[in-house]
This record gives sequence, structure tokens and C-alpha cells, in this order.
Amino acid sequence: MADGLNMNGLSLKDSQHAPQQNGGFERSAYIPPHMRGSGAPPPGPPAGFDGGAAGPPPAQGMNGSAWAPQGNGYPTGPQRGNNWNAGAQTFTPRTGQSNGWDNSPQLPRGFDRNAYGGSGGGSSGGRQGGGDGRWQDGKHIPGPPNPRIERELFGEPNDPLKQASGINFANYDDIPVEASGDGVPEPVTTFTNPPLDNHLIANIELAGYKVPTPVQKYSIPIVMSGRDLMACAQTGSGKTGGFLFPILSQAYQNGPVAAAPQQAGFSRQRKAYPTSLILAPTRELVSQIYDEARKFAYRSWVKPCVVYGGADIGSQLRSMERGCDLLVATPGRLVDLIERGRISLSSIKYLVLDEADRMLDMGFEPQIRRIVEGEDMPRTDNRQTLMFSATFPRDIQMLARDFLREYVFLSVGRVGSTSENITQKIEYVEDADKRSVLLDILHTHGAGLTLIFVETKRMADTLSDFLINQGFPATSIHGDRTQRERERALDMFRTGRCPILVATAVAARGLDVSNVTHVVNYDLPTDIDDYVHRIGRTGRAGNTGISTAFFNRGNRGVVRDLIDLLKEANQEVPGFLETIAREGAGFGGGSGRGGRSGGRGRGSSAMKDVRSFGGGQRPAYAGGMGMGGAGGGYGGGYGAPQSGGYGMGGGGMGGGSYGNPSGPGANSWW
DNA sequence: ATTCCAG
Repeated sequence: MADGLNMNGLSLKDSQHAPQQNGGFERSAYIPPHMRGSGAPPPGPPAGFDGGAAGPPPAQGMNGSAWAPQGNGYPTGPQRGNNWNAGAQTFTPRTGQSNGWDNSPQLPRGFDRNAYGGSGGGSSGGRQGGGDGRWQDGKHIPGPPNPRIERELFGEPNDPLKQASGINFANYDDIPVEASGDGVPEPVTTFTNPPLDNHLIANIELAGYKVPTPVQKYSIPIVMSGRDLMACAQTGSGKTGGFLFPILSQAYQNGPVAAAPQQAGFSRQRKAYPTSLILAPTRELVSQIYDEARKFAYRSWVKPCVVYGGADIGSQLRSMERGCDLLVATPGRLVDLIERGRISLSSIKYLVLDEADRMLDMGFEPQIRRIVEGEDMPRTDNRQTLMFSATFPRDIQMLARDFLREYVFLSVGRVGSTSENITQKIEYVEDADKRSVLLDILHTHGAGLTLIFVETKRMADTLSDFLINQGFPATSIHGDRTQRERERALDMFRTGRCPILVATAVAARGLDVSNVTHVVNYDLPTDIDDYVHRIGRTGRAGNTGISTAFFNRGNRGVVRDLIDLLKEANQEVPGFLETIAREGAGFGGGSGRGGRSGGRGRGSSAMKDVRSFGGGQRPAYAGGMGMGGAGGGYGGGYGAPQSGGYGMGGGGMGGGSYGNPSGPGANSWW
């Protein structure tokens, strides 16, 4: 259809919006993954070009603006200093209302005043949790303590439900960490000042966190020194804090940043200019991240906001009007709000992709590319980009490099990224027998929560109906249920009122529910990484968990990856798996998706920096496990570090290594 | 197959 391009957000819309120059080229020149690197022009602007914001280019020079990483003792990230402090002059903290956050003159006063802080007396915005403080005369003035909010955010002092979220690994130090890239800063070992801001530390204490998790130890100095980050960390290892802590700490120390100059008279409407944007693939995950953000923004000048679909947009808009510094969003709703002119990304300094490999997978990549490259977000030179996931297939890493600049690659935990805390069992069960085997499991299983994964929404309904008819306290969550139903199901599960939850992939990633003692893969996913994420719903925060998967010949497409994974995690490998693997999973490959993973390329790549292999190696390289120790640095082919955001260097992307036959255009979801 | 605006 004629709208095809537009649906992906890749066309030139809004021609009044920006000087086209290179930006125009970039917008219309979307190159699908499978075409990239094969002689087609690079999708981005030349190095150093600031094609992002509309209006005049930002001021040069950094002149010690408060936002620059100065107070924390870390060096500025390579080359980013230049444009980083866009509008450094306007930033100079002004007293009074607007504090320089949003200097777009066309904004109505009311919005401007509320843009941050200043709600001082009237804590009508108390609902937001964070953001009762303000930034004044170059200083952070936290709002007064609020016992009610405090209880809401952090729970009763001895509420086990809330306390459980405080991660309590007994032996953090046993977890191996590899960091690669140029000049990786030393990890921190404690939540102390320096480098962390005292107000943040106070909130961390309220939340009951004692010691940084491994991923936090590394991510804090990496982010605070201005570097980009690709972090591969085992599930339940504190990734959310890994990005929230350094981002908020910087914000508390340095205050608001001036917005990039806005196109005059563009909009009479109220428009939010967040400086941090966190994207995640499901509404529930976004909501969970937002709840965390509220904790650590408590009493601060930073106002967190959340937007996602299926919920009343009016209340989300009103909430944004009370200020929106750190925005947590699902891609669809964010695009919607951008189109309505209610959000501008021109002030973004931090972009976070949580569950980054999913966000860059076929289903999401066009939307992400549109948000990051097709709107007014600053380019890689003028923002920091952080990506987190438990799995990071190499082809997705290659894609991710489009959005990163001289990033540090961080790998925390075991290869394959499944936790040793999870005991994985695989049982051979024919489809027809699944129900009765499941009943056996549920009968023998004691206390604790059981999460059952199926492949389709329909199956989620029928199976939960079946279980309820059998007298089990079950419910379900999937994308065809209303948001209200979804949230209720999750809440019933979380609180144990409904300890059996049947779920589709919507619950596979990131959700942090304590006390999930058993994950059942009633249907195995076709992608082993999905399996990794699913079982990661148990065994969190240092607890142990059990995972049971029903396997039959319909799953032979993942048999090879599954065996590798089990071995890597020191789990028992049942004989039938080996047998079926020998039967030749190779040809039919089960219901294999023709897409990424190029065969069995995953196994060794999930926790490895692709740069270590030399740029653009094909997945056929897989199997080689032998990446050396930590700090391996760039292998050949990473090319000149200064070559801008698209530093493919020499190696190039070896034609066709993405093997994406259909391209990303096929999605017709909206 | 699944996720992601509203309708």
C-alpha cells in the first residue's frame, strides 16, 4: 500500500520540521537489515554531523556546564564533549521558575513553570512520586519527606513483598564480569559519594539495596564517564538500577539541561521535552521500570513519567504536563504521542533500550529506528545510548551498533546467561499428554508461584480455563486481554492470590515477580533466547528456582541450542535430546523461523562482544568458544574508533549475514 | 507465533 513506508514511520512527514540536508537523506534512506552493508550507502549522516535537532546547531564547546561529567571525577567520554552540552550558555542555572530546562519561548507559562520542580508547596503532583524537589541556583533542593509516598514507594519497613526486590546475592563476587572496549573505567564497589550523588544514595538506602550488583558496579562508572554501553547481564541481576542509578545521579549533581533550541512557533500545544528516554517491549515491563524510577527519583527535581498503550491517554498527558524529565515508554504509544506533537525528543541525553535484543528484533526494529533516527532525537554524538539484555545475539549486536558510539560491552554472568540458581528439567511430552502432565506437576508442586508459558494467546485462554475448571487458582496474561485484565492478572499472581499464571511471550521478559518458584514451558519457544528469558522469571535475586519444559519432536528446531544451553549451565541433558538432535534437526529445523540466528549461530555469541570477532563475521563462525579473558579489546575489524556512529571499519558487514528474507516491512500490527 | 496506538 502507498502508506507502507509511512506505517513504518520511515517516510518524510512533517516537512516543515527540520532542515533536510543530511537529515532528509537519512530519513528517507532506510535500509532494511538484510540490505545493509552490501554496498548501500550508510544510513546515517557523516561523522560528527549533528543532524538531529531542528533549528540552529547547538552551541559549541562545553565550558564546564553542570551537565558535563565533572563532579564525579570521570573523564568525559571520547569526543562527546563538543556538542554534548548543547546550549551550555542557556543552561546556566537560572533562578526562578523555568530554570532553563525548557527555553522554548512558545511554551505556555504554566507548563514551563511546572516543567520541573517548583511544585514545592503544592504537592498536587504527589502522585508522581519523584519530583517534589527542585533545582535552584545551581543546587539540588530535595522536597520534604512524605511518609505516605514513602510507604507507597518503598513499602512497610518489614513488608516482605517489597523487601524482596532488594537484591541480595550472597556472592556477587563469584560472578564473572567481562568488559571490552576502549578505556573501560574501573568498577565501583559501593554506593558511595563519590561518584554517586547523596540524594540518590539516600533513596537507594530507602529501597533496601546494600551493595551494587555486578552489572551496577560496572555500569555506574561507565555511564557516568559519558560512555555508551551494551550490557549483557543475567536475568534478575539488577539491570534497572544499572541504568537508573548513574542517570539519576548525574541529574542530581548537574541539574537540568537546556533543551535544544526548538523551532519557533512550531506548536502551541504543551509539549514535553524529556532528557532521558527508556524504552521497553511490553507495557508491564515499562510500568515496572517506572515504579523503580519513582523510588530513586523520590524527593528529587527529576520527574519520571510513563506512557503505554491500553491505558487512558488523557491521564498520561496530564501527568506529563506536570513535568517529564525521565520518560519510560512502549514504542507504540510513544510514536503516537510524538505524532500528536506532545513529546519532543530533541532534549534527550540518555536513551535506554531495555531488553534491547527484543527491541531490535524484527518486530520492533522499524519502530525503534523511527524513534531514534526518524524523529528529532540527538544523534549518537550528542546523547548516551545504553542497551541492556540478558541475551544479545551477534546479529542483533551488529544492528545495535547503528545506535551506539564507541560503546563498552559488558558481560555479566555465565555464557548463555542462564543463572545457576535455576534447575532446568526437560521432559518428553507429546502434545496430547501435556495437560495431564501439567496437572501432575501442579499437584505435586507446593507453595510458591508457577508461571506457565504457551505460544499462543488462544492457548493461554484455553489452558487457563482448563486449569480453573480443574479447581486450580489460575489466570492468564496475553496481548488480547484488556490492559485492565492484564494488570489485574499480574497483580493477582504477584500477590499470590492467584499463584498460577498462564502467559504468552508478554510475560517472558524482565518482569520481576518474587517467589516464582517454577516456570513451566508448556510450549517451548522457537528461539532459544526466549527460553532463556522465560526461565529467568524464576531464580531471581539470588533465589533458586525450577524450570520444566515439555519437549517433543515439534520442538526439534531448538534442540541443538537447548543442549548447548543446558551444558553451559551445568544442567542434565536427557538422552532423548541427543537422540533427536542426531536424527537431524538440521534440515527441517522444526518450525524454524527463517530470520536471524543464521543456523545455530547463537550459542557462543550471546555473551560475547561481536567486535572481538572482527567486524561483520558471519554467524557461521559460531561454535568457537574461545574468546580470551576480560578486556579483550577490539579484535580486528572494528575500525577507527573515531569514525562516527557507524564505525564499521574495514570488515564490513559481510553480505547477507542478516539473512532476513522478508525484511522489516511486513508488520501490519497497526 | 508474540509484542506494540486507537479504533
